[in-house]
Amino acid sequence: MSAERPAPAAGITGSRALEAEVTRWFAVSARDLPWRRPGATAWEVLVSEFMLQQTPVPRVLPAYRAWLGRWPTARALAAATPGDAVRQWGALGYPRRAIRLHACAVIISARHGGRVPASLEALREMPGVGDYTAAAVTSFAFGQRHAVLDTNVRRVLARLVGGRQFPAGSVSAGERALAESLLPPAAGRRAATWSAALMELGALICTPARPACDRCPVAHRCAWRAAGMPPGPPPRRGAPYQGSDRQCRGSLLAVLRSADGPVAPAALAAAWPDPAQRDRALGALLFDGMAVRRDDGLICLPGDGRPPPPPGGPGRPGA
DNA sequence: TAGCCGTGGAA
DNA sequence: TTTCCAAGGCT
Repeated sequence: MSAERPAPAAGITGSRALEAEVTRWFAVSARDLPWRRPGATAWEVLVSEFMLQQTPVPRVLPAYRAWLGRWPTARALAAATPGDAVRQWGALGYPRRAIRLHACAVIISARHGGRVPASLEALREMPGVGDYTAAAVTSFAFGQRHAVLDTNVRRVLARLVGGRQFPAGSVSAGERALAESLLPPAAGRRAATWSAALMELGALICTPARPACDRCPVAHRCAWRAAGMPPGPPPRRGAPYQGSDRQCRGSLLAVLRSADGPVAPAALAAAWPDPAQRDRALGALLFDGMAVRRDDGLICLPGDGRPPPPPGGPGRPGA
C-alpha cells in the first residue's frame, strides 16, 4: 500500500498524530478568550457557554465582561431577580437563556453550596444545560474527559472522517462513538484541550462555507477533501424572521427591558402594530415566564416590583 | 424529531 | 437587498 487513505470511522489510525497536529495548531492559532484562561472559574465557564449558545464570540465578549463584573459568582446572580438578568442580557438574543442562567444560579446556590457542580448528571439537570453545555463545563472547567459535540466539532468530524460536507440534523450514536474514540487519554487536560482545539478548528478554518483548507493542519487527512469535496445537502433553513411572532416577541421584550418598571399595555401597542399578533406574542411571553401581568394590568419583567430573594434564601420554602 | 426560540454582522 | 449564520436547548 502506498499513500494512506482516510481511516474508517471506528478506530481511526494515527489518533495520536492527529491530536498532535491539531493541538499544535491550536497552541499557535487559538484566540485569546477570557473563559479559556487558566484562572477562569467554573461559573465563568458556565456563563460563557450560555452566552455562546447560538451567539457569535465577538458579540458575547462585552456582554460576558459586563455580566461577570456585576455578578462574579452564582450566589451573586441568585440574589438578583430574573428581570435583572433579562435586562443585563440586553440584546444578546434568546433572552430565555438569561432566565435559565438565573435559575441555574439559584439551584447552584441552594443545592450545591454556591459551586458549579462538576458532574455531567448534576449539570444536565439544570435548565438550559443540554448535552453540549454539560460536556463543555465538565471538560473546560474541571478537566474531565467527555466528548464535546458542538456544531463545529460535528462539522470537522463529518468532513475529516466522514467525508461529508455537513453532519446530519442531530447527533447520532455513531457520531458520539467516533468523538469518544478520538478522545485523548484522561491524563491532565489533554481531552479538554483536544475538544477546544477541534472547536476552534471548526470556527476558524473548517467553516461551513469556504473552508480555509490551505491553512488546515489536517487537510492531508481529510476524507471530504480526498473525495473532492462533494457538496452535501445544505442544513435546513429556519422560518422567515421578518414579521414573525419571534420578531414581535423580541420587540415587546425590548420595551420591557428598557423600562425601569411596569409598562402599560399602550406602550407595548406602540412597539408592534398588529394587535392580534401582539396579543399572541405577549401571551407567549407571559406563558413562558419572560413577563408578568400584575393585578393592575401593567406588564413587567419577572421580579420587578418585588424585593429580590434574600441571599441563600431562594429554593427554601415559605417564611 | 422537526420546529421554535432573538439578534445583528457579514457575504 | 436578501440570505446566511453563530460554542444549543426544549418540546
